[in-house]
Amino acid sequence: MKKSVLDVVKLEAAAGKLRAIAHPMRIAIIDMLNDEPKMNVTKIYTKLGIEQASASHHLNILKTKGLLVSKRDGKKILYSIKDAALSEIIDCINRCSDY
Amino acid sequence: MKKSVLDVVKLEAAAGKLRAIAHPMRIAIIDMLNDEPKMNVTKIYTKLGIEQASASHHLNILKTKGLLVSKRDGKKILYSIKDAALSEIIDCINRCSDY
DNA sequence: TTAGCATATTCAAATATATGTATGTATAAA
DNA sequence: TTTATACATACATATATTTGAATATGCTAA
Repeated sequence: MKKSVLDVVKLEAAAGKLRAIAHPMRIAIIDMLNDEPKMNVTKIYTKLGIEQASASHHLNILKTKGLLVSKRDGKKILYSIKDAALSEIIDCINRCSDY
Repeated sequence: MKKSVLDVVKLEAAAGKLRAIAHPMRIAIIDMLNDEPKMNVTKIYTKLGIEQASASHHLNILKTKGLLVSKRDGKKILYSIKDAALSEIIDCINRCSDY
């Protein structure tokens, strides 16, 4: 059974995830959540120095693509990384730049 | 020496690379080059069923971001993956989707 | 209830990216 | 040289993404 060169569905899925990560602010968010596993929106946009709406938007993208999860805690919403491997991907990319 | 949360230069570099990969056609190109390490432009755009100019554009993006290298061979230009780890990133992303 | 905080959503403008057509450039062969 | 082939580049258009401002929603406490 020959493996097709082009599996469009998988390609789209992979591209979608990569595109979700491929933004300085979103990498920064992942980076921060890697250091501090649970953060609310206010803390995130404050630390990054961006608008609340902008942070919310980026968080939504990351969540929609399955890279983050959120959980309400009273008035706040805590975001965290869904899969630890994600930060490894960032590391991996960075390591690749050393070649 | 406290490690800063935000290293803008590194973030941009990482995002740039991810963005370069984050496109179905470019993932397809990497995928193909993973199977067949040296391919010329004609072979690539023919297999993908896209315009020559479009392929050239995507190849240039991948090359500019340091993900591919090219080498002239007579009239043809052979492209290949610069760093084998790249295909691992794709695999990694795909594996993450299983969670 | 109402007030106020935390977050999400909507919208419009700015910016970036993708695609096709046309054209330019390099190489090889005749 | 010319001619054909292989690839790159320029440009215009279409499409997608990002951003901030304004507004809406959900929650808690009083």
